[in-house]
Amino acid sequence: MEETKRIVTRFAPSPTGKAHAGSYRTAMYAWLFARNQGGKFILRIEDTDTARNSKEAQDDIYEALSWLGIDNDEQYIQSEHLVRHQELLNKLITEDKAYISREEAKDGSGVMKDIIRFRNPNTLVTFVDLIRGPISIDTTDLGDFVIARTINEPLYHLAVVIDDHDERVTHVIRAEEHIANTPRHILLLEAFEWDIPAYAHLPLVLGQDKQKLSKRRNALPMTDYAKVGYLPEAVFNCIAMIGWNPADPGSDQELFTTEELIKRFDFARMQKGGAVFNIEKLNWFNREYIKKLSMQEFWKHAHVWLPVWIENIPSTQEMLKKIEHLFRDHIEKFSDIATLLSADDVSDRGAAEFDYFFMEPIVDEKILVWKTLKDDPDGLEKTKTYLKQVAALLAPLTEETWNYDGIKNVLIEYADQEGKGNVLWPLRVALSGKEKSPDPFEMASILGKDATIRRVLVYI
RNA sequence: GGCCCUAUCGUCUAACGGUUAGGACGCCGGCUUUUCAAGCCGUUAAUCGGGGUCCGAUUCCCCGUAGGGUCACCA
Repeated sequence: MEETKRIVTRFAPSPTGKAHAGSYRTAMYAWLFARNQGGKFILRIEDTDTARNSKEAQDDIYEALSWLGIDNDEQYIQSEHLVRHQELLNKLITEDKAYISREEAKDGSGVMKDIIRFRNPNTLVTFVDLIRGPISIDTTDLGDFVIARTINEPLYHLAVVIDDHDERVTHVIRAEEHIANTPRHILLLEAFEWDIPAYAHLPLVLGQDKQKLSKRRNALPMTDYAKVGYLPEAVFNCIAMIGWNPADPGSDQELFTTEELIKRFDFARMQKGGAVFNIEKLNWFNREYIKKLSMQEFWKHAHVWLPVWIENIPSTQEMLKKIEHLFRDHIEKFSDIATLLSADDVSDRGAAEFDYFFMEPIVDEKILVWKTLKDDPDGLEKTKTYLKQVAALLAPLTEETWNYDGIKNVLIEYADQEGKGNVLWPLRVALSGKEKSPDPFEMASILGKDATIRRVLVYI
């Protein structure tokens, strides 16, 4: 009976620093492929480098994966397999496929120690990459490469091969930088007489500098995107499409749910060359996803970013609801809300764009006059006359008619008559205290009749 | 430098060997508008070079060139 082999993929990060978008795209593809195939996805923390591991980095990996919605079926910590690694290391030595070599330590201490080298058969290794096709590499250049620092300290090349085998990994999906390592792994696999898995080497995710994404040079940790209020669905969608196009041939679709990405996952439509990660595109994706959010979902994300002082202002919640659409228009990530409303420090109030919805604006006659009246010696007086008339026109409006269209209806004729800028600009400035703000009808309808008229009359 | 991989607008990409080489982001411009955004519309912009194969190459092959990756007792 032919048993159908269940697909098994894995993501095997080393916890030596907070991982970036490039690492997580690898995780996405391995996960997407496993889910697409009804297979298994394994998370394995590769912590053989005890000197560089950190608990913080490991937690960061769990956090990012969970945020992105990448769940796993099995989880391993590589260092817990040490006994198994030692056992197989000894087997290789016993079979003379590896040997102990007494050499001076590379750390500069001058100490002599026993390291384990693999007896390289110096063959030409060929494997078929799922993305690139056949790749052949002469392993002679590799020499007798080191597979363990000491008998008790196996190195990556040994550990990864053993763990992948023991965990029944069928598809090794990793970044292009590992192409050069694959011959070593295949040599080891052959020494153990184990099956060779399928390999897919992903094109690199590049920084603006066209170099491989690097945590210390050109990339942010993935968890930073979570921290500043990007939506995980947007990030997933965006990152997954760096180097892969899930759209139907001829289709221009760019927005895909994770379920769609699973359904469409295919190595055949993967790019071979590296691709630059573009934050502008991510921002666009995020805005698109913000647009789709329900009111409840929007505020669930947004409320985290509301400054402390805002809680103390009466009817704040009501006002926030009223200007929700303005937030949606102005932000590309949720932390931008904090900027729009100014920082936590009360002394910053007035500096931020949306402050005028929550406090009286700064009165400033210098910016009150529209540009065409700037040179008119009577410009300010005329402007005040317009404002007085605006207040008079608004006075009769009732609670029912105090809305965008109602306000516009009573003012627009007058504004047209006197010059739109002459009338509408000072009204908007009176309401906002700023040179930039939403339009005057919008402002007035949000602020309400009392506040609107009060703010206008301040100037008269 | 050796080995390996790759090559379409600035960026991400589309185009069973036959298209005016398409879309998105960004940029720029216009509309709208009192302003700034948003929105709508539009413009600019690419097949690295040279040889083949073919009636016909972005597409297949070769050679250059360029870029990237890797050459650890890291992963």
